Order: sequence, then structure tokens, then C-alpha cells
Amino acid sequence: MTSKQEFVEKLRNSSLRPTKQRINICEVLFNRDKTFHFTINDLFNLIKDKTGEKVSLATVYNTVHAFHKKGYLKEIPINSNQTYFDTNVTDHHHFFDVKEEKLIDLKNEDVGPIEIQKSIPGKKIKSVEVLVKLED
Amino acid sequence: MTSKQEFVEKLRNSSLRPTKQRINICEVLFNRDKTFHFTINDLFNLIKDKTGEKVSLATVYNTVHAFHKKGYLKEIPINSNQTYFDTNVTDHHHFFDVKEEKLIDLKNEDVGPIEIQKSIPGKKIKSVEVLVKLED
DNA sequence: TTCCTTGTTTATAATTATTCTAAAGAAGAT
DNA sequence: ATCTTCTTTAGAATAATTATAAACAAGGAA
Ligand SMILES: [Mn+2]
Ligand SMILES: [Mn+2]
Ligand SMILES: [Zn+2]
Ligand SMILES: [Zn+2]
Repeated sequence: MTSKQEFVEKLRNSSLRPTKQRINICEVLFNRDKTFHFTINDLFNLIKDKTGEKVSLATVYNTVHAFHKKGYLKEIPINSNQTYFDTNVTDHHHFFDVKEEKLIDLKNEDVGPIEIQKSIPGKKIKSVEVLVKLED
Repeated sequence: MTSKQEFVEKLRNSSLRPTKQRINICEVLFNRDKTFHFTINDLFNLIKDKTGEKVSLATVYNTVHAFHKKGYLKEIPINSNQTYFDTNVTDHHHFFDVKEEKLIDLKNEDVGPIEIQKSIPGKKIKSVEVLVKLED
């Protein structure tokens, strides 16, 4: 449970002004027990539901991208009509339940170490992500 | 090098009528040495260039999805504004060069076996794909 | 062949996620 | 209080994809 004041400080420390909208978004995103996988639209609706205050869709986009750029959100590579984000920014992998369109965290130890044996001259590895698709 | 007649047979065997458009698309997609990673737009332009004949964008979409459904093309999970497809439908993984926006095949042996230690009741694993993002 | 049915192509419109624009508002500094 | 810079917002623009429906082509039967 992070207090409103803590969000204000974290935003300031990231040179993001602590606006009412951003604080509401923080509460929805980060005041929860488990990691949260969401689309912009999910988040847009949850803000209204959980805080009672409406934030414009444009602001949700702006804020999510600001947080993403600061490293507070991770984008999950999936083929979907919508982009998925994740509050768990540590290195980890995912199940994707194709029918339910839902992501489930896979811990690194659920997958085991992955050693990439090939390299491309002039390029270095930025991330290694495993996506496990699930069906019934 | 697959002949036009072979494409005709393969299409018929898949209960897809061998139209001029589909045969042209087959030539562009499957008459090549290496595996081919592409977007619909890439393919649309290549058809004009390589066959001299124009195929409507709608038909490119229709055909790619038909081939995808039949298992002749694979969709690659990536976050991009466009969907990427792959003529290599075997189980394999990818590098994604973020700057160049290009995919590079990773053989299974370049990655090593991946054993998923977690399971979800009622669901089974459909695919396991690794995406390795590259930066400079 | 000719006729008929069904599948396919196509131009075009519709849809939809995302980004852009520009004006109004809020935050922080002086 | 004033000024500057950042942020929010409604609405427009963009762009990938999908839907529509009419023209067309393939294949089978007669
Ligand atoms: Mn996750
Ligand atoms: Mn490939
Ligand atoms: Zn982002
Ligand atoms: Zn498809």
C-alpha cells in the first residue's frame, strides 16, 4: 500500500509533475498485491471505477507512455489488436491464454536459464522474452 | 524452386482455388532460398515488383490469412504497428532488431531446450516462442 | 460447351487503436 | 502575483485491418 504522498514524491523524483490524474493512475496501477497486465482500455475503465474520477483517454495514453519510458511499465510482445503493458518490470516471461486473452506471469525459474548461442555483429541483446501460448 | 503447377496442386489440395493472384503470392512467398519475414505491406509491394501484376490489398490480406489458417504461414508475436508473418512454420525463435525493425531466425539449438515448469489447470501449451530484442 | 453454384477478387467504406493538435488549465519557480 | 513550462483535454488525423457487396472466375454437372 503506497500512500498518495509517496506517489507524489516518486513522480517528482522522475521529473513528472504530480497531477491529480497521474496520482489516480498510480493508485490503480501500483496499489495492488499482484502484478497487473493491462491494455490502455482496461486501465481507462478501471480509473473511473476505482477512483470515481474520469481521466481523458489521451492522458491515459500519455501517462502510460511516460511511465513506460521511465521504466515503470513494461510492454509485452504479443499479437493482439491492443498493446499490453505490465507493472512487473523485472525480467520474466508469460503465458498467454489465447481464448481468454489473458496474460499470466512465468517466473524465471519456471522457464530456466536461456543462453542464446548466436550473436549478430554490432548488436547486443536487450531482452529475452518467452511467450507460451495456452489453449484448452 | 517450385513450379507454378506445383503451387496449383498444393492450393487445390488445401481446398483453395488456384487463382492467378494466389499463385503470384505463392511465388513471392515460397520461391526463395531463405525463410521470409514480412508484413502485409512488404508483401503487397513485392508482388508488384516481382510479378509485374497487381493484386489488391484486400486479396493480400485474405490470402495471407487463408495461408495462415492452413498452417503455411506463422504469425510472429511482436509489438509493432504492423503484424509480422513468417514462411518458416517450424518451431523456432527470433531476434528482433529494434532499430532496423527486422526479424532474424534463431534455430532451436541456438536457444536450447526450454522446459516450462509451471502449468495451468485445464490448459495445454500450444507454442513456446522466444523473442530476443537487439539494440546497437 | 453451357449452365449453375460456390468461392474469390476488388474497390470502397467502416472500424478501431493510437497519435497528433492546439487551446485551456495547473504546477513550480521567481 | 507573475511567468514559464508542463499537462490535460476534446477532437481531429492517421493507419492497419476488417467488412461489404458487386463483379468475376473456377469447377462440376448436364
Ligand atoms: Mn508479467
Ligand atoms: Mn522466422
Ligand atoms: Zn510505450
Ligand atoms: Zn492470420
